[in-house]
Amino acid sequence: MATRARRPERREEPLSRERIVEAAIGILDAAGEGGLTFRALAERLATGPGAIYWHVSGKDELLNAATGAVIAGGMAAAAAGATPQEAIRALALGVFDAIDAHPWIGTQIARAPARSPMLRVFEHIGRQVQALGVPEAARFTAASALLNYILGVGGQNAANARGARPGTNRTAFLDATATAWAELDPEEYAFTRGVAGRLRDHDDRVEFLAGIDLILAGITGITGITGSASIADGR
Amino acid sequence: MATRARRPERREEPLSRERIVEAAIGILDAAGEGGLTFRALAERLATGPGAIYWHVSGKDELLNAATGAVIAGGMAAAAAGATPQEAIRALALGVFDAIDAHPWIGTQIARAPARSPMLRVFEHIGRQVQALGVPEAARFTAASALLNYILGVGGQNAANARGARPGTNRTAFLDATATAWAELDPEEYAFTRGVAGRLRDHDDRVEFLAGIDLILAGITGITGITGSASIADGR
DNA sequence: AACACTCTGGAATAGCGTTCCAGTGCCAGC
DNA sequence: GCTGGCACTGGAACGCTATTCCAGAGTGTT
Repeated sequence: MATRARRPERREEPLSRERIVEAAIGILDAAGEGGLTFRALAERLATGPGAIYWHVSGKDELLNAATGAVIAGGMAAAAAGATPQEAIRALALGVFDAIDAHPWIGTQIARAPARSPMLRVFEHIGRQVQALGVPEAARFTAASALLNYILGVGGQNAANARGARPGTNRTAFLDATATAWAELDPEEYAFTRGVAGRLRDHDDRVEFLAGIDLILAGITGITGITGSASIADGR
Repeated sequence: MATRARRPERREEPLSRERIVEAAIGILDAAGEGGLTFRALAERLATGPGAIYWHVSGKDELLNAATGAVIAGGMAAAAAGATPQEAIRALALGVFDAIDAHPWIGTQIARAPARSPMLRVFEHIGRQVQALGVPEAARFTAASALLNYILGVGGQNAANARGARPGTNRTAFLDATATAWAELDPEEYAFTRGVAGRLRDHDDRVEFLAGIDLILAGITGITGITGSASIADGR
């Protein structure tokens, strides 16, 4: 029976980088960004801070690993669509939902070391942009625009989720902001006041997808199907 | 001479919320997010932490005020354009440049309390969207898409700026990432590798504007000029 | 002249990320 | 079967942080 499948285990489940990241995600989800301390983490894992540092170099790496794990999960959840447009929508929704379920990611994605997980998203978007028939010169711009929009929405959505009290649900929050917007200065915030009502029966995911469609329309309208590739020549 | 223009001043320049925020921005620009401590701030203002707390409720409010001041400055710098498209471009560039000049804003914009300065940006974008002739039902979506894209680019750009060492200039950084991308796994990162070369002669501002134009094309293409308002009826 | 009131800044507190290190238990070589 | 090495542990300690507290200085009003 060869090499007795390695079962030393001085404890039921030995400490490992994977287990630490998993516990960190759990704490982040439950207590938010500020709740993740090495002390809390040590307590949850029934160990001391020193043991954690043996597996993980520091808090930055930990946050980065947690972000990567969640984003990767969100992308995996998105099943590929039939058309490139549908594939992009599914991919975007996967990332959107992942950020929505773990709002602490919102601030992480604007951090330097967190950019490697984003590269995977960029790659997948880029392939679908290519499949869309976008000429080579415009592909980078198109994929970047989509990714940046997704990250922008994710960040803002996460800020909203963190801003609302843990108890209140989404419709109550939207109602509160709609009311707040409606009470803004009529001169200074004429437009915002005007669209405040639209906030009440507002579905974040639908709105998000509408934005994606807007960008997709811009991409195919300018570069694709019609054949006129005005964006391809500079600016 | 009426009410002797209020010159008590027990020190040359009395402490004030404005002066504190100004000093905070100075520290943030010089030393980054981590460099802003109440100790450093107190030293720069030649006072103690207690005095600062009398004018400002805490670090969160301080960061929020600093963000607001910078964003407001960026918007003011953007002169209005002749057409709505040009006005949107100018406004977007103003915000872009403000974030670019103060990279620490990148993480701030994804924070809950920092959303009030963004409301002003949203308002101005919305007005131009309206001027563009977008039907009412689609205005919210259009303005949101633009704002989210701007914030997404800002966040990612700031992450890049913070990631690069303070000394290195932009072209050196782009060169480094282009090389890194070109060395990625050919199977897994086929698209990213393909566009790596495009990174070398890449102007962030031009690229940013190209994305704005893409979204504008989507907005006017779907809702405006042609008259077909497919986006107006749901999804 | 004395009060009230705004404003100051040094000292103190609790909690953070991180480091240090004495120790634990397993495995390889003898 | 012993023993030395080594991966791994976790409690204690360090320097730093945001924040609070408070004794008091300076100024306008009475």
